[in-house]
Amino acid sequence: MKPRILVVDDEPEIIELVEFNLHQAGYAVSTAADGAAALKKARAHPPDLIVLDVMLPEMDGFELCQILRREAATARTPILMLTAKAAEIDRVLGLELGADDYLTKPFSPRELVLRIKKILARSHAPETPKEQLRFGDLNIDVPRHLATWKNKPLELTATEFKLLTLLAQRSGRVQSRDQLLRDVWEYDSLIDTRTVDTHMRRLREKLGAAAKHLDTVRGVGYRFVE
Amino acid sequence: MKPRILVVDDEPEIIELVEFNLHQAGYAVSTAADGAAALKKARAHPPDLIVLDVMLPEMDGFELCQILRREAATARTPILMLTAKAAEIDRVLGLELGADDYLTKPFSPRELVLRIKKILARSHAPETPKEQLRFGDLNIDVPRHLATWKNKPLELTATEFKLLTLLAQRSGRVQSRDQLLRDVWEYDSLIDTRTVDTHMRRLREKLGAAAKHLDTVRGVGYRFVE
DNA sequence: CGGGAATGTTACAATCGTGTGACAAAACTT
DNA sequence: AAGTTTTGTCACACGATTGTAACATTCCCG
Repeated sequence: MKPRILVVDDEPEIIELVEFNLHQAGYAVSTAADGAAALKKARAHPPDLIVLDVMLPEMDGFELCQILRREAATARTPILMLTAKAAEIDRVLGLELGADDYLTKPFSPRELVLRIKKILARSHAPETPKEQLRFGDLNIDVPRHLATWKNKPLELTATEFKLLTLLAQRSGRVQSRDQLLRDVWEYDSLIDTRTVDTHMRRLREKLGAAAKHLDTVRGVGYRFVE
Repeated sequence: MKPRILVVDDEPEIIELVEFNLHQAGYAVSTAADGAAALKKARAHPPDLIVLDVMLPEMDGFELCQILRREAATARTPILMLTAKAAEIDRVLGLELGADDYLTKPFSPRELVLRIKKILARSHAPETPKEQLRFGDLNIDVPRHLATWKNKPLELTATEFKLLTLLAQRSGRVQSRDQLLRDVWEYDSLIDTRTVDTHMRRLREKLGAAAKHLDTVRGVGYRFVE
């Protein structure tokens, strides 16, 4: 059975070029010219992979990517982004968007096929977040909603706990304020990024000595260190 | 899937010779006898590589090369130039034209195939930015936003880190100041190109011995060497 | 060699990013 | 309904970072 690929782009020539080459390579291809159509198709019949142009009318590729990631049916569908600017790469591949690979336009159709093969080949290891996190004297029990320092419970509010958990689960990796806002406070919140700072401050205050785990990376965001 | 190669030359004997040898080597070949025909074919169905004679009737190879480089569909397609004069080499490979390699006539078909193989291998090298870059004692961890030299962390600012990462990811290839400004400083910032120099200096200072990886290419830009 | 252009260095002012404390709105609790 | 806790915003302070300009040096070409 052929793997099914959904191609989302608003330029007919690109669609045609990609469709032709993917067919040639043995994939079943469906297409969409804008975000809304893509969402509809993806929901109705989730494909095995999505090729997504960043530049789309109305809803852009970034937005669409985030929505797809949030929906159960497509949360794990590999996404290959087409982007014009190299500068966007960080965003595209980061946790914020979670695309699996990217190509900068203009790209060679051959290259595209190779990338797709590679993505489909590697089995997506389902990474389940841990329920119990230990870092020395700091312990976080996610289902119990309880964090302790030297076996003494820390009185954290809901937001603080979520923030700490998220950082700890992604231990080592820097999380931008935007990323944190999206993941801790739901995505559509119109909250100021400085709010994150305030919460980090409160968190640090309550953690006391354990605050050494919380690192500020100037110009980028925050990071949990072990 | 065979890589497709477009051969542009006005001499039928050469065309025939090249076509035969490339077929033999497992490539799909299409041909064009002049610039206009080549452009048409390249636009309609961009090949994976173009072999281009400098001497052509009407539109010469230089001109054609520039046009191909400007058009989205072919801007990244590798170009191998055939030239009669060794003196032209600088122009051919320079930034002005941006060909990927050249051969002086007369050339051996064997040599041609070897060059093509090499170019295609290079262009299909995974361009995906790695999350972890190692060059001897220098280590760059992108998601952690941490660069180390002999396992000791380097205290880089956000911009310095990005600059270093970008150069390292494009290791070996010269990056012009404009390019760096675009990619590190995001889009068309109104920043002076000399600013890049200053940042390179700061970066070198902080890198210490590791600064040997940062090469200045006079008149062009900077390059990361391994 | 010498002149000019490109790059390296240095210093400085402007800006930016973050921590901090205060405050009011919102959400719970009683 | 009053009180308490939680949460988001703001303004200020201060140091780190950054862009630029001015000067020094190096490189390339004849």
